[in-house]
Amino acid sequence: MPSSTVENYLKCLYHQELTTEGPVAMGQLASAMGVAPGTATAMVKTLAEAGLVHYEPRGGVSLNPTGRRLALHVLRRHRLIELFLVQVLGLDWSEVHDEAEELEHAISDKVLTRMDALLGHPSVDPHGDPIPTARGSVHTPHLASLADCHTDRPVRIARILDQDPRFLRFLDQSGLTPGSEAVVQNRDADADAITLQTSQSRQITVGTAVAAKILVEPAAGVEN
Amino acid sequence: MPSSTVENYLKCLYHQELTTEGPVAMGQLASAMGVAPGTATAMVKTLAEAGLVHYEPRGGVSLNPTGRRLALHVLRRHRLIELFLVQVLGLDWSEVHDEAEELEHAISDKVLTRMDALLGHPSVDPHGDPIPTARGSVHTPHLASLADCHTDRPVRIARILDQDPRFLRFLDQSGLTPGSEAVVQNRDADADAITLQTSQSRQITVGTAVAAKILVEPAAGVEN
DNA sequence: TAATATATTTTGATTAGTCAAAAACAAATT
DNA sequence: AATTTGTTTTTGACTAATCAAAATATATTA
Repeated sequence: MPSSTVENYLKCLYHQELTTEGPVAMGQLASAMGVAPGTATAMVKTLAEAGLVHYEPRGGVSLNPTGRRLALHVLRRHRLIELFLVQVLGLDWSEVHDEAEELEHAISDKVLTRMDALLGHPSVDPHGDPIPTARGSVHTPHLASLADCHTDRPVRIARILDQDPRFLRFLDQSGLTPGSEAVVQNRDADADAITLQTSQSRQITVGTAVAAKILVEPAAGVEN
Repeated sequence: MPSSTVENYLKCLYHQELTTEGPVAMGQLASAMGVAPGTATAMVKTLAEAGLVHYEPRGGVSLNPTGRRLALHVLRRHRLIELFLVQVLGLDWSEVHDEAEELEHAISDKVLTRMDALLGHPSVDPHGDPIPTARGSVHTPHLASLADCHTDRPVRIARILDQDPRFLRFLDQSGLTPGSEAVVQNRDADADAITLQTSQSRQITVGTAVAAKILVEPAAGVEN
């Protein structure tokens, strides 16, 4: 069995690869993992030894098929647990990420299977992140963000690309949770500001950096 | 935060103290933990350093109030998780012990509190073991076993003192699960055998060692 | 192209938990 | 009282994961 540490490195590499073309640099991995550079190098060698990544000294590291499969399995556990904590135990979506971070290493496949069934084989977690299948595939539909979607058309919040509890509570307060609708009224590039109208008819203005973390899809019944 | 290892040693010490008068010997602790004697000595020193046990070289080890409180907290987590796995996720009572053994170290107090509420603040786990309260008290009613209870009087299975999946499945097959009723018909000291009648009118004969692991209480509505 | 800056890898240490085997102690037996 | 037996402690070594700081390689800039 891979240690929690190994699982965390693989998960981290998976995330980094999503936003990086080509192999992941050691410095990037180290800072994403919050460890010293030398630690990352040492661990990556171990992962390469274990046949989970491809490592080229000074050329970066990338998951190989085995490593990717394992990373996706960890991600599946993580996201199913998050949804379970919200749906079954009634925790707030802003706090489940950190809980899941621990539980994802402790839960067996048997328990996971039961949770999946109880939740009705869900496809996304409380943040709208897609849940990998048991076989290790994820499909991540391409979604626009509030920073680049059409204006003056109703959209539905589909996914939030940030797990920070503070930020998620802010979205809660603002009525910008996955599933809720909104309309982008105005984009002001100079002010770096995006103004939107929520489904509760509230007007909210956010910066581009925040808007870019809120992914949307066309609201139901609207042709885009 | 105490490591899983520390939690396991404390839990183990708690169990050992229940069946030992005076301090626990190193050899006993070592074999209960499945480690070499020297490992137990080293760990016990660490626990003493951390203010969790009282350790007298060559005189054994005992939990102090702090250590006992922590041990009971771990036990509470363990037993609530077991019940949760059975009641909410539908796992079999024979397999939840091992699952809980992992999860007990990963679950937060917040999640535990939710589970406790969802289960209706239960007082026993699926094996009939009492669940310590959040404040750290357990009350363990004195129960007779099938090896020493009255004969020819209906009793209800209250608690099973063994977590071995194989044994638990055997009990399941025999209709001797907590909550079910039985009557001891005969005890044959020479044959080391105890014969009983289950509530499904099946006749079962078990050895004394097994009978001693099955604790009972007077069946409802019967004066004992 | 030489000098400087930046990233990566090595090296030497540290901590938690473990084992095997040697040493020390205590108890029981002769 | 001396020896044997059994338990406990010590010692030396190992693994996984980490850091700090030195050494090295690669880029960038002048």
